[in-house]
Amino acid sequence: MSDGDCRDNLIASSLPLFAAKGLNGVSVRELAAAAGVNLSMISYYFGGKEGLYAAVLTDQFAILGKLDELVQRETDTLRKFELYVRATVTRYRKNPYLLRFYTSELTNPTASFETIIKPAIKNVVQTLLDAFADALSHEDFRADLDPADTVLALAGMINFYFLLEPATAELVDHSPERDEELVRHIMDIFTRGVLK
Amino acid sequence: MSDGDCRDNLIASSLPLFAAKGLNGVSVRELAAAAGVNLSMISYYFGGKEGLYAAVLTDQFAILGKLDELVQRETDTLRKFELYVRATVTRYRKNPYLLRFYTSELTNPTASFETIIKPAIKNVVQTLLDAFADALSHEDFRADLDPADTVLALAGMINFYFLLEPATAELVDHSPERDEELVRHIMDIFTRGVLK
DNA sequence: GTCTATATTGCGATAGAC
DNA sequence: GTCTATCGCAATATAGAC
Repeated sequence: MSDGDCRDNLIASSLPLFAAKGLNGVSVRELAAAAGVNLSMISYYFGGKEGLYAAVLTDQFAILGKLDELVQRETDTLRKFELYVRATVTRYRKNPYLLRFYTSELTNPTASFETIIKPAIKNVVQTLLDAFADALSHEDFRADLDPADTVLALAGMINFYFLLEPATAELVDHSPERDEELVRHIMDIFTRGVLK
Repeated sequence: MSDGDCRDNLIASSLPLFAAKGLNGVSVRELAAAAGVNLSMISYYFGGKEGLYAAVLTDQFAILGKLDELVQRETDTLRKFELYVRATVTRYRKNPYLLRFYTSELTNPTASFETIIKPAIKNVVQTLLDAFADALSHEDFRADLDPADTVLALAGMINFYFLLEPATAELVDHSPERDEELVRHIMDIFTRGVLK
């Protein structure tokens, strides 16, 4: 195995294992075997299992395009929110393990929560709050809405859809072919509501 | 310690530990110490750590009132959805560990996922789908909405609000005093949307 | 940089006394 | 029903050869 392959192999093949079982659910032996690498390499390159986990997490978040820049560049206020929803769907499709790390860290936080996950989430929420303030100043939205409740509601609609998939796959069609329709429905409810 | 106390103590004091760290994040020694009980009692009463975990989970879900009956008994279609949102808030306030088990199992499923969590989630989603069909037949809702997208959107708004709390506590006021306002805002967006 | 071999610790579980 | 003591194993990590 040539130089550096070891490190990259470990990160790549640890990703699905950490995502599926969590930090404490996998052993270094399992991780090394999946990478086809000697288990001592984990300590050598990452200083231990937690170091590898942090590297996998850092890697996941580095891949992500800057959602906030994308949203901020858009001028039409309502389209900012649509852009957020659409970009979130694209992210989760391109990166099927990302949401698992988010929710796993939210529920059973490790040391990486404060350093990686929490700042990332706060950043997105703040971007949405800014977009909301923007929308209010342009008088696009009703003035009686609470900013936080509103943006968390939108974020919840799209994120929860993906989170529930393992439980509702037999009840609801979660296939990527329906993504465009999903985005349309969510934006429709967000803007106009469900009533006639 | 009198008869039966051991068992109850273990379930009660394991609840926050399992919720915070997950099944693999706690040891039997830690669980026994928290309950003030000998560690051999875990095997004696529950057949092992996983048995105790399953008992804690079963206990959590047994406490819950029947959400589906509550919703089905309501006649006004829109109020069914409001009842769901309100009952969900009440649940999570009364039972601060419940959502953690839901999301932990969705993200890093154990053996309990298929037996306990998945049926519980499917049951709630099905109840909401029935309520949606009801609303359509009464011509309360617009006919161009997708049932699944719509009910998952509503469920996402309220559930995600609680899920994000550990990350957004400094950005958003999550105090119970605002619960009533939160429910009002969510139902407002769900029914009328955000536009003027 | 990668291996083998091993040190060390902590784990879950239980046998057996009371 | 509860305890002590311990078994057997798997965990992470590393020393040292190559």
